[in-house]
Amino acid sequence: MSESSLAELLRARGLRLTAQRQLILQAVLDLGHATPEQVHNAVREVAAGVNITTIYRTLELLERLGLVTHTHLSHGSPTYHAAGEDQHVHLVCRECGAIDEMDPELLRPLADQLARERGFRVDIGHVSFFGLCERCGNGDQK
Amino acid sequence: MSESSLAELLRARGLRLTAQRQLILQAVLDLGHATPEQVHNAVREVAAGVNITTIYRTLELLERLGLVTHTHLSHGSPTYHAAGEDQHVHLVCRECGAIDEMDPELLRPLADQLARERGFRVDIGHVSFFGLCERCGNGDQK
DNA sequence: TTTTGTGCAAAGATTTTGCATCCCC
DNA sequence: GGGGATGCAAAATCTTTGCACAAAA
Repeated sequence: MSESSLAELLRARGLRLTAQRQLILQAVLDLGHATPEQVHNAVREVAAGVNITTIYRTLELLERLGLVTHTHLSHGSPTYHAAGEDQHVHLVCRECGAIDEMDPELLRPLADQLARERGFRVDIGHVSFFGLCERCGNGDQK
Repeated sequence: MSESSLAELLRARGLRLTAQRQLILQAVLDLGHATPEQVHNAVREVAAGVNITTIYRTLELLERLGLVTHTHLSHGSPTYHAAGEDQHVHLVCRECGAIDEMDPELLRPLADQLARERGFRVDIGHVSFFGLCERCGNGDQK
């Protein structure tokens, strides 16, 4: 689905399909969620010459095309992941950094309420919760 | 409450109360939520010589002391805000960058569910939702 | 006086930009 | 062939670190 839709989305805007763009999209799909640097490393295993600049520019493009989205997980760098069906909410452990996921539909009631009462339309595929995972949360009940 | 508790928390650890630390905490309390740079600007209005390095070091210290926490709002810089009573969830508009707030208690049912079913304890005072605010969301219903 | 804290400058890390060249269409 | 895309290098941010001096206790 994604490779062909990339070509179509690009063509529809007069943009070009390049090897780099295909590789970068594929890397994001494969990695699940990854920082620009992780994408770069993955892409370089296949095509050594690809520059980090191209990673940044292409991730931004793919996001504009709606193929990927990014989230900020606690620390510095943003992480990118495929947009679409497999959306998920990240559960990030403050202690150990583990990243779990949950179904965004659990947010639907709240999202609907916010849309109704405040006019704010939450992007429920772009949410992270911080806290303590099961392992790290034991002991210091609070 | 906070000024005196700062002194106590510092003394309890053998650390020192300085003018900079008081000013930086006060700035965070006043600003609501602010990036290190915004804190720096606020502090400099009172004490011109304070260095940005001290802002970073002190914000980290205040966070360890439990007086402030930080959140990552879409773009780059983290924003710091006072920990404790006045917790709030940020509603960040992807378009215009406006930051609104909502009561974290609205998250309570979901947080309880996650704790029960997955053992993940969400820090509900440390949540940001991204999306479109009322003004920016009009027109492109999707 | 002693030890922690701060300012300054420089180093790091990450991300962006300008420009010449490359190559998709 | 033409205009968008890439690589390279340099710039721009943002954050951290080392060290000498200042200041709290």
